[in-house]
Amino acid sequence: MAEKAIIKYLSGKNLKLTPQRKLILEVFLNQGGHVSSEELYDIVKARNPGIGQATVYRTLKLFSEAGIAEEVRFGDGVSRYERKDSQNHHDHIICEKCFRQVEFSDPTIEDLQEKQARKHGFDLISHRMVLYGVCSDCRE
Amino acid sequence: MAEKAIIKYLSGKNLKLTPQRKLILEVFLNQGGHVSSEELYDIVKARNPGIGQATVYRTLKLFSEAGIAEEVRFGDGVSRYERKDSQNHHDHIICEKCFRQVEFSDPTIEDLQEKQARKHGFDLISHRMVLYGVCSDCRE
DNA sequence: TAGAAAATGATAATCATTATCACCTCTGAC
DNA sequence: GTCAGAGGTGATAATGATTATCATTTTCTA
Ligand SMILES: [Mn+2]
Ligand SMILES: [Mn+2]
Ligand SMILES: [Zn+2]
Ligand SMILES: [Zn+2]
Repeated sequence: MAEKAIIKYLSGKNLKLTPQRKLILEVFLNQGGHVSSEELYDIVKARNPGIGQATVYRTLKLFSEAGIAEEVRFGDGVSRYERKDSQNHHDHIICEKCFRQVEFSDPTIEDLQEKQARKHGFDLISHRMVLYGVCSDCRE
Repeated sequence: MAEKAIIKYLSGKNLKLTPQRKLILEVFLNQGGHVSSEELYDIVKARNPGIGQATVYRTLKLFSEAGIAEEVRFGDGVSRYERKDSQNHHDHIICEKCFRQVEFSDPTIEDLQEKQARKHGFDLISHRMVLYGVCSDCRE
């Protein structure tokens, strides 16, 4: 469970499990989808009005480092976060008209990325891949 | 040639060929690699000190729309541009330690991207793919 | 060559994110 | 219990790349 992973990560680094982090974690996990820091802040604020926006930024970055969240950038200048499931990685396709987005996973592509990296002497750590197109609805 | 492409693009849209655009084009084409707007601005400024930074931003965007430049984002918050060769698309691998970057092209990946898009009802327009890893030098 | 349309350069504005810093909270010696 | 230190928080200022604004200048065409 993600809460366990966070507790483990925090204790391994002498970091603390605070009420703010607990709350942000709970909201983040129940949220699903791709959430920006500001969106999450609005939700969290409703439960704890005293919370600061900087804390949400900091905590989402912390979740990424702990491996339970992944930053996604669709190119609009805003970072979004989604739950990270190391068993089930996926990438995204976005409609340039309506911004609807679809998740997909393609093990063959992942394999080839790995091979390309090795071929050029790199140990692959991660990748970003976003496809941009026009969805069926927007094509008329 | 790229200059021809620009002239064609401009005249087709009632846009004008100015000395600034000519100069920025020449510098951009002779530059090669991945250039940020600011880097290009510094070079251009040496040849024409009166030029404005906003003009460089505007012109690089124009080149992208005209199809002779392509915006590349490596995730450091800066947009870079490189010459676009529609015959020879490529993607990038970046070292997370030294930021050295390598270009590669993999037609099979491109095919599979196209297929994934179609499979989800999208007409694929473009994609961004950047691999992050550690290069041979930085691995020790 | 005149006039409309577009471009330019200086400058201010934007806006997501980060840095700063005074204060708070916890934990573990003593 | 007291204290000290490490880490955390919230308010706020700062950052920095990019874009918007606008008065002025330039281009192009009829
Ligand atoms: Mn997703
Ligand atoms: Mn390149
Ligand atoms: Zn759509
Ligand atoms: Zn390296």
